[in-house]
Amino acid sequence: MNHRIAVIDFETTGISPDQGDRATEVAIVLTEGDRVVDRFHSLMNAGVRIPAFITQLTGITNAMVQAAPAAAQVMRDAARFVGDAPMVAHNAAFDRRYWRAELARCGLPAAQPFACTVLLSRRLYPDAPNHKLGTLVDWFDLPRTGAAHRALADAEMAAALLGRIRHDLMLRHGVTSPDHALLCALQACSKTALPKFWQTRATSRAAALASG
DNA sequence: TGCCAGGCCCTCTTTAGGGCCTT
Repeated sequence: MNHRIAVIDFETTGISPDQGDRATEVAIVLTEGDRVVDRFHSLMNAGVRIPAFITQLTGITNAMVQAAPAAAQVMRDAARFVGDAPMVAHNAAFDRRYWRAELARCGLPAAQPFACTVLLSRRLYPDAPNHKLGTLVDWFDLPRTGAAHRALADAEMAAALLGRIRHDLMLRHGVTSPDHALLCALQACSKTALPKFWQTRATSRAAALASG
């Protein structure tokens, strides 16, 4: 049985929700094993202006978000879409902060554990030129599914990178179970980056493998 | 207009500092 994992990416007005920055777009790619089984994507109107350099970076304009659904509605839908699936993001510390901040504005909990493909790739691919998402996608010749710095394209690329990590862990460990390979990958994270949820799953899965 | 953060990792470290990564 494969775990469902929600790979998320936010586009935002800046880098710090504590300083008033808000999300402008969210995309979530739901994976099961090697397959993408569902997608969620929406621009969102948080009622704030987008700095010019952000528009230059992402292509997301004030007019685009003004025509989008209210941020609260989008986040309620996103939370319903994710459910209790564990989440993965490229530089998860960033997306986790926005996930928690935007859901908190709606009065909703954000209990999902997060794992980080930056931390994983730093451990697994020390020879990579750097660990930016676009660099790793090019380095591994993974497909670019759209414009970089748009939420859906970045979430799809992060999901593809996660698939590559899973693949490499399977080869390195000689284990045919995708679950086990993924758990090994997550264990490659530092202890502080490895949520309790995964430690529990890893322990039970390892015990099941050991018992044959 | 220009500025802002946080978590992780590495090392010339641990009583710290700097780089990376995200927008």
